[in-house]
Amino acid sequence: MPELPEVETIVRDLARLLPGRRIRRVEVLRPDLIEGESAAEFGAGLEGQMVGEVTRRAKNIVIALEDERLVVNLGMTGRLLMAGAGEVDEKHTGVRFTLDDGRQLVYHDVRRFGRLTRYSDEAWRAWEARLGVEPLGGEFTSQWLHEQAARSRVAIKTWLMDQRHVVGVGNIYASEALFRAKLDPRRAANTLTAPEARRLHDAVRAVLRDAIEFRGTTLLDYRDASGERGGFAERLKVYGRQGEPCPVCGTPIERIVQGGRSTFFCPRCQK
DNA sequence: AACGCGCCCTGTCCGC
DNA sequence: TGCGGACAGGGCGCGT
Repeated sequence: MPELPEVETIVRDLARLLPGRRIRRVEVLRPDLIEGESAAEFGAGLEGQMVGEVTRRAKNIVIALEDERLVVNLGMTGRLLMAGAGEVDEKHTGVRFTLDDGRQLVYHDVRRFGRLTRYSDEAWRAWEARLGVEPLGGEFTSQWLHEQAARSRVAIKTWLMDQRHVVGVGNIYASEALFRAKLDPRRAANTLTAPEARRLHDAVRAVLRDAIEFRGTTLLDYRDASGERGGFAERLKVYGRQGEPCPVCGTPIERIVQGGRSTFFCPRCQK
């Protein structure tokens, strides 16, 4: 569910609420969500620790602790909620953190594709190094995009979603960015010209920034830390809109499958 | 090495 | 009303 804008929205909210708080108690109700250690070790390792900065790397929520990090990946249906914020179906509560002020932070996940992992600083650096560049950061330039895409023959939509290249772009925003850039999602990555790479670069940043401004896209499951839905779904131009007229030219939007995932595009506007 | 595919899991919706 | 199949925002591991 959550791509960069959704994770960024949650992180910004939690960054105002968590730093300085101490974790008093950890209850793991779904041990399969914990990566790399037992639920008991996970809980014991976290209890008593003070929370530092809350940041985002790719689609991960990174919660700094005293000498390590708690990294939360939401998978498809994960939510990280301040308890009391909206009803939560207790059946799918995976982990409950009780803080020293009595408030609770709840990890909730219907499909349980999400993962919670404790990392030492060194382990985190090593893991994080395998991720690609941040699309809203300075390393992501149109020239970089052109050069890197030139090394791959996969479809540009599939290339965009590969987190080893650029992080944070998932199935929704890949379709949306390619529509804004007027590029056919089936084009091989290495066929992009420099002007096309620039259009795609600008489109990726624009769509992510717009989506952050509207607090992300809720199709079904996504909620922010307060349990609220994002506001960007109605502003999607092509995602989920097969058969509807292209907002630019009126041609019906098409749906195809690439790498097992749905892609939506305008067959007339996107070349 | 790069690439495509199946799988992890639960829920919902659609056609028969 | 029930049932099977397709599909859903992610990411990993496998085989080729």
